[in-house]
Amino acid sequence: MSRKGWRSPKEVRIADVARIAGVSTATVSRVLASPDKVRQKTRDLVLEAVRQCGYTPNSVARNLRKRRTMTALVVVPNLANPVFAQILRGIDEELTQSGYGLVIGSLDNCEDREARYVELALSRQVDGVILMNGRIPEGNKRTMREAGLPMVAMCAAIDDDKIPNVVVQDREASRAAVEYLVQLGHRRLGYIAGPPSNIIAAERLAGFLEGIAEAGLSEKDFVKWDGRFVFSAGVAAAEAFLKLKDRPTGVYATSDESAIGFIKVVRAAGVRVPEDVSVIGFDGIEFADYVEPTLTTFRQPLHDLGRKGAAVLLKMIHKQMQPGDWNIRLPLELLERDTTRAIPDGTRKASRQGRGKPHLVSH
Amino acid sequence: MSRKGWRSPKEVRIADVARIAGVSTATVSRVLASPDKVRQKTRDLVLEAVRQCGYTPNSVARNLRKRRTMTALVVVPNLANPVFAQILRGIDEELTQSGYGLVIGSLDNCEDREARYVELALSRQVDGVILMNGRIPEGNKRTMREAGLPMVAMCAAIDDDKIPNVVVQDREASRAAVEYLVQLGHRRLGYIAGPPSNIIAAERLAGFLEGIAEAGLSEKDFVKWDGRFVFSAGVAAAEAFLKLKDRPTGVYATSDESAIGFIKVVRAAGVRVPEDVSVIGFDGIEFADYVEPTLTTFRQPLHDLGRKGAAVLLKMIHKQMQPGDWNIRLPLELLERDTTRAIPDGTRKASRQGRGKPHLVSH
DNA sequence: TCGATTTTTGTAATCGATTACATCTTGAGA
DNA sequence: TCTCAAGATGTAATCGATTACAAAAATCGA
Repeated sequence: MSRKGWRSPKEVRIADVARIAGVSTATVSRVLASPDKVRQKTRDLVLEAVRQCGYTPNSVARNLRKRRTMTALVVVPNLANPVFAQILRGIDEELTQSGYGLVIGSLDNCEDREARYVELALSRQVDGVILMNGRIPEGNKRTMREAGLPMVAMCAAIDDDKIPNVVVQDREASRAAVEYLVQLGHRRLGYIAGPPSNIIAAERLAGFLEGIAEAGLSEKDFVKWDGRFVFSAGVAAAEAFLKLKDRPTGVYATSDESAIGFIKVVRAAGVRVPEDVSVIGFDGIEFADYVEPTLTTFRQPLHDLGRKGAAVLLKMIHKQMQPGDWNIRLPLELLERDTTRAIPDGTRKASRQGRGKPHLVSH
Repeated sequence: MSRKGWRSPKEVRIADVARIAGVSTATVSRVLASPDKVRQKTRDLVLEAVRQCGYTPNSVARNLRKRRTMTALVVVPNLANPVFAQILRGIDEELTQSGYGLVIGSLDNCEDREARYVELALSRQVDGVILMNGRIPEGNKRTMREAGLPMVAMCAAIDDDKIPNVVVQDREASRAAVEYLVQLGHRRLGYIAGPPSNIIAAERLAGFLEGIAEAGLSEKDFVKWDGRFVFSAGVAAAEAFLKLKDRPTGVYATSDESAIGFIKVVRAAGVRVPEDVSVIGFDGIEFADYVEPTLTTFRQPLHDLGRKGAAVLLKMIHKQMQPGDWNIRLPLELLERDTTRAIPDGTRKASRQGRGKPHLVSH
């Protein structure tokens, strides 16, 4: 019961256990790491000693010796964004399953905080890094790569064949969003963009423009509003929308949040959704199903994305990369809900009416 | 340019730098840690060598030697919950400012994952722990406390005077919520509870019951629905609500998510909010302001809560705790928005009408 | 019972930094 | 120029585990 004469419990070392059990530190270490290499009797002796003084190995020392930390760093732009939160859950799950830990580095939209995380990685505190922010300065990226640090990019296709990519098919889904609206009979579209500097936003814009071209539409047939993937961007877009005389009948918002902001404001101004304007979002966050009317959107396979990303990182760490691992692009799923509908007298090509089964976007 | 003959860049050690600069490792270490103790000329020599071979100190080794990691662990029940996301931002900010890092341990609602995080802490990989989950098994808590690990509880008042508490005034705000509804003339109330096993939920329930008693109401005057702080709990409550013949006119949901779920379902059934039923939430998440109608709620000072919690942990780590630090309870702010209103012919005590200025709940 | 083999255990080097202490320089003042 | 304090640098111990290798003990067959 009493522990007099001992170090404070927080400072029990392997040597203390060894002394109590009457064996060497090597044996204690073995009991804990590979019990089958130690005779039963000795093992029991050691385990009893461990129990008695409440020993937990110091993993800082272990990490130093083993030259690895069993931990990965994930750099995200923003913790408050539910999209990242979901991806993180997937990552966490995959890593945990393999005995790895996770350090989350949130930039909180301050790009300069990145330096700290780069240092964390470079100083060997983690075994690998997953990048989810669109804009890692080239310098940092190169430094880390040269340091031989396993890395995975989950922001957007990075044109660097040393860094594997795990992303969703932003471009394809964007194109499909246009196609979907056009099929419903919409000929005049609105586009709520992401931040111009963001790689993902650029991908989605490219897809949108491809869709426009494929539908035989031109620049005159759509309005584009800049945004930042957030609620307020949708609000701003809606305000611009309301001022137009020739309003779009179909709006594609590149994030659910901005779609929700848009809908809220136009409805407050008496514009009905979907009767007067159809809106389709992007992300598939939970709240998209909570709002009224429920939001039609492309669902990102966030959880899966996270798991795949982490899986690739682990392969990278264990040097088991295979050809197919370098460029993974997951499909999105169209969730047809209540903010979109066909123009009654429109000249629709397809006859998909009302609620259909969600369909998968293929490459 | 060429690096032949060197270790791979990832393995540059302080000894390499020392050799190149022609000094001892001690000097290199000093240049990096306390430059003013080294002569200018030597310093330049060393810095040049550092630059030349791209040296970054191995912080695992440093942590071992210094017996501290400059990192704190935060255990949260769930990353996807925006409430925790906001608190985490506050924590992160405060820690970063003091040069500390942050490891987030998400339980993802699996309590058994906790063991892993306890081990992380016990194995000296972090200097302190912030607990945000309501149900840390006693055993684990005691183990960590006995290990002398600095800890802060941010879930609810833990009746352990060795662990400081940083929480919001759940009970008081709950009481105030009842008071508010009663003042608006509501005499028949609904209560959407949190999970019975959760400490915070228990606090809120206690506050609610206090409020009921203070208003001179009794058990017959309210209906209580169990929930889990989530959207679906609100949905379930609404379904129960709709079946009642004598429906409450004022509903207090102990989380915004459940309030939103409730509103969505009752409106779909033709019940108007706030005309037929007033709803007040709890949390003050962003989405509460995005839904239609905007949700009246008690806003938790999440960011501040996080900062304060981290600040207390840092004091604990640095052994600078002061009497007032052991029990911090932050007030909430009532955000009067569009889901609540006075019963027109009700017998209200106060005459607060429509939108007032948000008012602070004091102890 | 003896030696060979296998199994178990111990010794000591190692991971890569920091830092107390010792030693060597430098420069000011006599 | 010499002395001595202050300043700069080096030496080596240290943090706490793991593990290669050596040594000891157990096991087995003859």
